[in-house]
Amino acid sequence: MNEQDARKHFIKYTRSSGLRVTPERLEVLDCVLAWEGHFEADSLFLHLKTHGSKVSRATVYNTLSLLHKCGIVSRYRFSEGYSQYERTAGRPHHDHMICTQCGKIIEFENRRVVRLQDVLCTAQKFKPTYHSFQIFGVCQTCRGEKD
Amino acid sequence: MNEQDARKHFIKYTRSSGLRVTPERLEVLDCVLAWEGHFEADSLFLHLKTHGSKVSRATVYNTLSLLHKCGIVSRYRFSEGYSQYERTAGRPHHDHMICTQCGKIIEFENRRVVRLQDVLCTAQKFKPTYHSFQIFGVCQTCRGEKD
DNA sequence: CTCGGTGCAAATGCTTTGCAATGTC
DNA sequence: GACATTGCAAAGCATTTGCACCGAG
Repeated sequence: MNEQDARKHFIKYTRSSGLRVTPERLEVLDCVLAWEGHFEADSLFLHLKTHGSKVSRATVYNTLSLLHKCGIVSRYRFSEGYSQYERTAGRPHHDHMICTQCGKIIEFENRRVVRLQDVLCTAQKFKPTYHSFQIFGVCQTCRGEKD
Repeated sequence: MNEQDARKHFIKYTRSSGLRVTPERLEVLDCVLAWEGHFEADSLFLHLKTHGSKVSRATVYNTLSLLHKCGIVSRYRFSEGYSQYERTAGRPHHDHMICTQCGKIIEFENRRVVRLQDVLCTAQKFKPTYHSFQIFGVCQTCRGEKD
């Protein structure tokens, strides 16, 4: 799903849910689609604010939740206290390694994870919707190793 | 690690960290070790309170954090807003499937998960400390299926 | 026109903290 | 005895909500 598709998908999803497509929601959507990497709700809000947008914090949270529901962003809870988001549209599925020293996030593709998930869920007669696989540890840089 | 070992380990860890072994901390520890399954900090606090303990909420949170640091309890964030804990001592490592309809938690052993983690981390030159693998979906009962 | 959306600020709910009294080491 | 810990209530923090005005459909 590219940026254009994501926009169309969002509009379609919103309308078909009996919700309204407002300029504020589109502002948030565009900001999300342009954002590389992970971000927090408040960073997005501040970015919009410092770029002249009048969108309120409440609307940012509301819209992120909507974007999450329609699959355009993923939501994570790597650390205590706050959520991190990332655009899903136009990117392959993946999971994360989080360095507990510097906070760096390494992404890894999850074909094998999905395969394992399928095996595990079949065994438990559980119908999976999505998963969250996070590996915490120390990255190469923080260990100060050459290789 | 059984219950006795856990107690010893906790006392040793606490002392060697320059912290003090207080009756309140031991009360929380004992309650945790006796608790089957997952629990929230506040449930533990209320349980202690209704059983005559004078331990405060602050101490419960403080001690759970300490128990987490020394590896006696695991801490999860399955849903928004609050943490869930479970005793680690004396139990095999495992991961979780969470039913998004009824909240039921299914545990599954994670030998394969650990193996996969090792392969992935080697590829990224990342030194894993621990992982969190959660599968969200719908359980058999909620799907209303016989098998 | 009708409702859902918006901004604002106040509220929420879990968790942490400040402080004076207490008790461990 | 020194100083970490305790209980209490108040503060913090990310997120949500109530309400009066606004505007999409």
